[in-house]
Amino acid sequence: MLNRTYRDQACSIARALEIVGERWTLLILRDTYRGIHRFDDLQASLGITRGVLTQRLSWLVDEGLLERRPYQTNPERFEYLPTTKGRALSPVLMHLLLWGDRYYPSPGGPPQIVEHNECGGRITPQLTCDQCGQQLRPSDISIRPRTKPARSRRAAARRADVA
Amino acid sequence: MLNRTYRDQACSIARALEIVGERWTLLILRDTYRGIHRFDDLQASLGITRGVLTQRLSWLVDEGLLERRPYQTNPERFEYLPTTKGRALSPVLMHLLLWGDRYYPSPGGPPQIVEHNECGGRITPQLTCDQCGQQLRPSDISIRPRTKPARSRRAAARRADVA
DNA sequence: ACCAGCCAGTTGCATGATCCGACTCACTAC
DNA sequence: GTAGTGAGTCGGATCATGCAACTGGCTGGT
Repeated sequence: MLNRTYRDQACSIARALEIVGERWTLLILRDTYRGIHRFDDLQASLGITRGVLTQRLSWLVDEGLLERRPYQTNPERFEYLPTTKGRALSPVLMHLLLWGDRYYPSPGGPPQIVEHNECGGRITPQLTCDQCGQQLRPSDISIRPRTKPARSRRAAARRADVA
Repeated sequence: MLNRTYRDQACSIARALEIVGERWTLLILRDTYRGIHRFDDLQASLGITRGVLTQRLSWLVDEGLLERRPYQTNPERFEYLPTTKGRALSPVLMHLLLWGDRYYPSPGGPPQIVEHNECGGRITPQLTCDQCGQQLRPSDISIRPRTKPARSRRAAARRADVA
């Protein structure tokens, strides 16, 4: 399963990627968001191998991203539903979708749209500073090791060994 | 390289995942955001195989996410810098980081923080509706095929070519 | 001149993951 | 009893990855 643990990396991104950085995980989640919950439907929709799908599903259930729930007995049949933890990844999907639309546009416009349920408005991902409220571009931001409360940006640049 | 093309999936998420859904891509990008730009530094920081790193870097350069730039001649040596397109993925990283912090917390609190360069404020990625300006939670949002407003599960399963 | 070291790779083999397609098994509907 | 459905399992071939050693320019020290 290539269950790689990015050893030595005390980084939440790395930990998140142990799950998400797997080719099928996000696609499976996407489908469960869209209402595809059953084994054969997922298999057909994704074009994934049955064996790999079995593995991924049970792994995602173990990790608490999906819930495996019987929807009938005799014979027992199951469906897979995203949990809160699983749904918490949807912003990641949104950003990916918007990024894909921007840099790999489909000929006839985006085949899917992301919209606000209530008013039907489109959504654009924004980064906003919690403190000053400014709208930020990616370059206005840095990821820093937390070691010190210091706000010296130079120190952050100088050091990466803690990360 | 596992350069899988999720055939039949006219979906921006799938297209984005052809790049991002690869175990190392996002970690490499993260490091370039943090100021790690050189081959050996990346290799040491990531624990990735040299061969795989070579492959990934040149692929990311081909895809326009990184720029390969000589920083000296004699001997020629190169560094890898994120392009605008590459930086545009940083919100994805932010979300992953926050998701990792929330569901796989480190014992002593998050080892890294995301902050605004200018004022040092923390950043929480948000999804905002372009139309009504409301802050949205994952459940306020849906991803819809653009063609038709509704589809039964069976129809969706039957057809992935629209998706 | 010689050796050590740095940097950015390349090469080769063993291992492990993935794909493909066929098979199972329980049950239902005709 | 024959066909169909849903959720898997199994086996062989292929592909990607990990590991570790090697190359090849160049610098700097002695």
